[in-house]
Amino acid sequence: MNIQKFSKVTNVSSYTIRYYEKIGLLKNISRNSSGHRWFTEKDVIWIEFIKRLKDTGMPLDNIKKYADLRDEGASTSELRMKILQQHAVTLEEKISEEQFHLKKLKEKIEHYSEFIELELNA
Amino acid sequence: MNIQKFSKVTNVSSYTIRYYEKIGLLKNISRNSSGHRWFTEKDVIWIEFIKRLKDTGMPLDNIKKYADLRDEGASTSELRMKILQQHAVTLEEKISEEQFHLKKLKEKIEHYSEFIELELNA
DNA sequence: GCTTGACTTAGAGTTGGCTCTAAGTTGTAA
DNA sequence: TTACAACTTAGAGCCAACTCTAAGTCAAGC
Repeated sequence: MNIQKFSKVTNVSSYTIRYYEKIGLLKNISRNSSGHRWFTEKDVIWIEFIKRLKDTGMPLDNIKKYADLRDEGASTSELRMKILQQHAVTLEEKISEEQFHLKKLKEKIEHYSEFIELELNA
Repeated sequence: MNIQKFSKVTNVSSYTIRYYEKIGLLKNISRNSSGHRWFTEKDVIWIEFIKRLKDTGMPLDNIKKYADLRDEGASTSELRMKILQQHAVTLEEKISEEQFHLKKLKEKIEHYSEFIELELNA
């Protein structure tokens, strides 16, 4: 598929797609006879994974390190697994921190609603 | 307390503290006789709340809106409560999205470990 | 009374992650 | 055979959120 279709399918702007290729997150993207990028299903799967890492707070330069290892082949799979394991731990910590924040927010909302009750009855 | 102490207590750099005052997140910070900022326990509580909103993904200009309402007094408390309620909903959605991402990450890690097992037995 | 160090300000610089522009090429359709 | 739309590139611009610099003020200790 061309960049426009790939952009629609992945919900990533064509600017961002080219940018990701430029910084080395997308590698070995094939070209058609006109020199235009030609994306495959594998590219879709890969960019969806990039989005998952990004959406869980991994900075692009760390994702780049993972991408570089992936490009080196199967010999790096144990190392890549370790990176993901570490990231999963970080993410679990982040989630439980957010759950704590949520609890505190709800307590504050409760205080507000009690205060507003009091105001109405004053 | 002076800015240095406040920075240590809140774990926010003095640059950031002055920046937050400049953009209107911190208001009515008092000054000592030398014209230096003098922070109180109330300022600590307030900046901790700013951090909570920020750490749960609220942009600073939204936090500013909340700060402006807070400065207007009790008449805006219902509106502020609604902002927090909306933010809590957004946060709940974010958390469940992250939990989904985490599940997918763990599946991928599982695939890696199966692959590595196979390699060892090859 | 002078040095030192922590503060003050306005405004410039940095970082991460895009987002856009300008100039050029290519394939298709009128 | 030229007009057009969609692509290409390098590099500039933008936005959020800081982070730092330069120049100046002030209180305390020597």
